[in-house]
Amino acid sequence: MSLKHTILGFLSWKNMTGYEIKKYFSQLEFIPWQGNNNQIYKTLLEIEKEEFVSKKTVLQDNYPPQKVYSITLKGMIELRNWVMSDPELPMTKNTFIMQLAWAGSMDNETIFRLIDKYQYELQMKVSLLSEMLKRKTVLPDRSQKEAYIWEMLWHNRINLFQSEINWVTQLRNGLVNK
Amino acid sequence: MSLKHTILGFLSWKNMTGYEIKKYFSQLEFIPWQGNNNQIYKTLLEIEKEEFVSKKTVLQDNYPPQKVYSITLKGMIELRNWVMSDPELPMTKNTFIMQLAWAGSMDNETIFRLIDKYQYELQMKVSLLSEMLKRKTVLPDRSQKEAYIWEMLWHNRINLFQSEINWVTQLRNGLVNK
DNA sequence: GCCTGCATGTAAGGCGTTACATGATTCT
DNA sequence: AGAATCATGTAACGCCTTACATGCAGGC
Repeated sequence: MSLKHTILGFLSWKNMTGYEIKKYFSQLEFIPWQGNNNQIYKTLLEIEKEEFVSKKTVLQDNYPPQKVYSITLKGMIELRNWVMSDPELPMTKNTFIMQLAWAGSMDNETIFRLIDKYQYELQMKVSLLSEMLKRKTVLPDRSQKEAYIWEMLWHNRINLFQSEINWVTQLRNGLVNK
Repeated sequence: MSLKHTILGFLSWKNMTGYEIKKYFSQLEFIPWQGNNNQIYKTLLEIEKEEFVSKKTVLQDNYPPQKVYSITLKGMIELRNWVMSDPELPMTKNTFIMQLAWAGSMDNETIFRLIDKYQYELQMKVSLLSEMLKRKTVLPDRSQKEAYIWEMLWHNRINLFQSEINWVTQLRNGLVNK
């Protein structure tokens, strides 16, 4: 589980409440978790117990009290070790290709309808991601290097969907005379 | 959950035992489930209850009895409907890019070590997948069209990892002067 | 003697999701 | 009047994984 380390990452950037972390999770496409309440608040309690973070309760008027978390030295070391640990290969769950796997006995018209829908969705996603990158809503840029890396994280997503579009185009062309 | 439909897909190809289905799951890289006992045998019971499949117990000497499943007409219709249903976008879980996200404050030597390891693993994967495609161990090819589609399924995986390699190469080059 | 293949299943637990719960304020 | 924002949390459930369990046959 590296959800824990992703949260530590955000807290290494700046102090935050669970609510704020949750917002980042939903805004950043490349995070593989949705960042729902259960995940965030449970994990925060857990890493507090492990002494990777500490919290301060801040009272506000007109709004409910906040629990502001900050990373400890122990947490920084944990994060650093994880960042440098051996990377895993990405895992993809693509149900479309499982649909395709059993579409071989259908007529081309039906298959093309399926393919075109998929391609359209992919195209929409690429447009959306490109928009998000342009706006550069959220990115830690404590240094030129970090800003560059975060830009590349967005490009990673875009490239991935773009290469899927290329593949599906090739697939479609190949099917024409089959 | 489309694990169910993936199993139905295999049974639309030919009659099989749970054990055999399990083998296909582990051999086919593009299936997003591992196909462990719990998944397969539980799902088989479930789709039997739904009357998508029927089973026959076949006794063998020297080996334990087999439960051979075959798809029903109801199951074929269910499969067909699923195949033609609106496709979802692929979901990717890439922990490497989360590691990268918090690597911005490290020196390039450290980052390059991480990147190079990732790139190496990706390269290994591409080689392995290419080998598997060459050998064409498993593929239903009831028609020219189906054989083409299944070849393209392998290419989908290969392309995906290849485009990740391209991205990571670009990333590395961009980091040199940062 | 030990591992692998054949063949079926169960148990336990982790991870992730949706939905529920509260309660004030501010925007439409 | 109703929805959204701020802010925290809990409950229930489903999916998926690892590990456990059995037992015979054949190869090294």
